[in-house]
Amino acid sequence: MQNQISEKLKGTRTSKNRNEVISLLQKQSTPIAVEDIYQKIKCVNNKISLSTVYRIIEKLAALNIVRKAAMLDDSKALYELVKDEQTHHHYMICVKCKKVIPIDDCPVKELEKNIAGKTGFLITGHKFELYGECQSCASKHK
Amino acid sequence: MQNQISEKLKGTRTSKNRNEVISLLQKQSTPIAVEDIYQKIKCVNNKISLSTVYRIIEKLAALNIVRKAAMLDDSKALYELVKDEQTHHHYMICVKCKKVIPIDDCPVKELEKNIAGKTGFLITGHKFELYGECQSCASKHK
DNA sequence: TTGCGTGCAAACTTTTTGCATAAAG
DNA sequence: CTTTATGCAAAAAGTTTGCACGCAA
Repeated sequence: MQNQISEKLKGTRTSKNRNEVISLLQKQSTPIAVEDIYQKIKCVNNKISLSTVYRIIEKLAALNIVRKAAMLDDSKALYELVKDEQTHHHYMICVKCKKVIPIDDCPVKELEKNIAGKTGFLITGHKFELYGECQSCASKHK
Repeated sequence: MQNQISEKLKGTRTSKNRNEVISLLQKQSTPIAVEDIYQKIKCVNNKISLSTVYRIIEKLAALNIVRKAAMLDDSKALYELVKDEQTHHHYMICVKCKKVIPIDDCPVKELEKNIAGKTGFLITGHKFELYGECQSCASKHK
């Protein structure tokens, strides 16, 4: 487990289920739904329950270890690990094939500074997502 | 009703309920939940039903007249009118008082061009939201 | 031993659907 | 007249909660 996470978990009680949730999240490259976390862990440990996963996620969110990631299909909440500023992610979401493509670096920082200066808002986070068609979907109707 | 909207509605069947939903949306400066649309229209027309509002919103979304706006509290979906590129809005959301503050202009366009060039993604839309503390909340703990 | 974590089932909230009727074109 | 929109109630989908028991510290 990453140092950063262990640090945030200091003083909390460990559990097998929680460790499984965290290590699963660390393997994800894009946000994942609670139900999907549940299903994947169930393959290995088939007595875990969905509500337990919800409760674990709720606590990890309170500890700022995971966060909700708002995505195109908002029917289920999607979660991702909170990464440090150098590695946090934004996504391009293809409206045709629903592919989610990470954007390598965060292009928002300068904008933030700019806007913070103008407005006096103390900015602590942001959401930035692009929608459109990925290269392969776009090429199909040319 | 705006020209732009009438244009998109061309060829569809009108209804009192739909008109009420659209004109209510036009009065909103920030995204609104389906339930809230329902409640407000019910004051004027108390036999409208919630499922009707859901169905109207669903159709307006398919016509690209409204869109889901992802916000801080994702338990209910929030909707807003699709504005043309010159007037679409982004928001700063205060995590303390939940105030939603529109950002005057869209600072994302240059970023988009940049990223589209690098990746071949055909960008058709974006979501950009800032979180933090508004001036008055920030000043309280100084 | 004490209190937090867990599984299960039931409750709750938000959204969708089926069906009979009403209204629009 | 034909098709789409509507109201109501019921179902679905996602999430939260109550309770009794188990496990970490």
